[in-house]
Amino acid sequence: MAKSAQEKRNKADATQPRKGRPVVIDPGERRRIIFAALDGLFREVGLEGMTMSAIARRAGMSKQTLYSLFQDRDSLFEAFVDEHFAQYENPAEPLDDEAGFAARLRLLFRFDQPDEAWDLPVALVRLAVVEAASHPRLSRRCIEEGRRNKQARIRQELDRASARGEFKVSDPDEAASLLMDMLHLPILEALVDPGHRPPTEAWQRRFEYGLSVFLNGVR
Amino acid sequence: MAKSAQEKRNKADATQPRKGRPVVIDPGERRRIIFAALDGLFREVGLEGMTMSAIARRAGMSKQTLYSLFQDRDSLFEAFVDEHFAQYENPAEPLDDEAGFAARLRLLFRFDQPDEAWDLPVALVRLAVVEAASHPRLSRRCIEEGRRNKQARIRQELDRASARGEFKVSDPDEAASLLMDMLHLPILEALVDPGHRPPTEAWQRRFEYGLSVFLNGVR
DNA sequence: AAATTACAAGACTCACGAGTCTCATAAATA
DNA sequence: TATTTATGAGACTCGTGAGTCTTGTAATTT
Repeated sequence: MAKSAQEKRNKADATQPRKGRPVVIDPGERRRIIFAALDGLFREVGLEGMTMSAIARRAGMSKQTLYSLFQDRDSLFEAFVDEHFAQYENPAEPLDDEAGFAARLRLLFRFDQPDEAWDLPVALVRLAVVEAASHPRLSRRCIEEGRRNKQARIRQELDRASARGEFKVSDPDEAASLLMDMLHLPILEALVDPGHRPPTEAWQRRFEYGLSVFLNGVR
Repeated sequence: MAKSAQEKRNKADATQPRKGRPVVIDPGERRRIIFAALDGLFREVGLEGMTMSAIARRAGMSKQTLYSLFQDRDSLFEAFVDEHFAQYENPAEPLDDEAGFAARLRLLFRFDQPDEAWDLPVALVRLAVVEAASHPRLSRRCIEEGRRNKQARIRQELDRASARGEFKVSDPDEAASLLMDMLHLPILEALVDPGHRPPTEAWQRRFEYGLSVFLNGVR
């Protein structure tokens, strides 16, 4: 692999002024542009149409520039997935502090979010399944990270309910995991039907039913 | 597309003796051989290594012969999936008639089966997800058929439990669907990790926990 | 102006897999 | 035997997408 001028510069003292045309856009900004393009493509054309050419076009830059920021397709997707889950780390919306367990769980499962909010998570799970053989690391990260995050949030809520005296479960981790699956599974259908946005009426019914069975059964 | 001799013969009166080398193997038998090859490949090399050449080689025939039985790759997979679910239709093992609900459910979820029994179902779900965009019909069939079957079996058990006076649920269909997901979800992990066979200890623990929560909560 | 670097546009190479075609050969009939 | 059909082995075509390379041009420094 021949070193590009950009790569050479990265090794040299970057604070020094250099000859030649400067980098117009800040690399960080370009990363953001690329990720936005990925996001948009994920939603609109799905996994299949996401060629490197399409990504570059969508991001308004040439393939070469794209490849100057990411060594190859894998690095790009890996960085994107990292970015995605990093953003999940911070609690984001702090839920309604007055609400009871059930209400807070409804928020947690994003029934308040617009339908499009589901496109990316679903696409990432599809990515994970499709690339399972060729990129096992990335793949597992998509699944496990997503599940771990969700499960941790649910567990928080279980603990909080317990602290407030709403109810108490004996094994909060196992309970959180179970609850997650009870309420989450229709995702399998979304994986197979791109037009399908999870929070349908059927799913909401299921959510409420599952929640009540859980609350009755777990204490 | 030029018509092969075989195709011509199919149109002619098949009972008449014909000239030329006869078909050595019965077409039905060959189908079975091909499906067996598919099955084996699914387990051993996963979805990715399943090229038409590999399938033909594994089935011990030339590509041409393979293509004489199935118009193209899609037809082949479709036929295979049909075959698979057709075999599911008949109840197969009739479970222990004396056992209670929980015990019968354990059988239903195949805790008695050898680990390899999971390879094909998992592969089919992966197939469904991977081909979702290019073969929506096949894809949905894999998912929905599988779920419908399972759910129907669980519902049967719920009805039976109710008839025997074990317990009674108000909405057996919804309950069956919920139960299926509660006990089934670790499949997502199997989708992403080829070596992972679902009935691990963690899953068994989960199964028992979910079952008890359900039984407590649903009545 | 000359040299140097960043970039867009897109042609190009390369690998891979589906589907087709060729050729040699086996097994039947007339 | 001459003809016809089935089959295996594998070469071949063709499309697709990743990654590279070329060319032209803009933006900077010396």
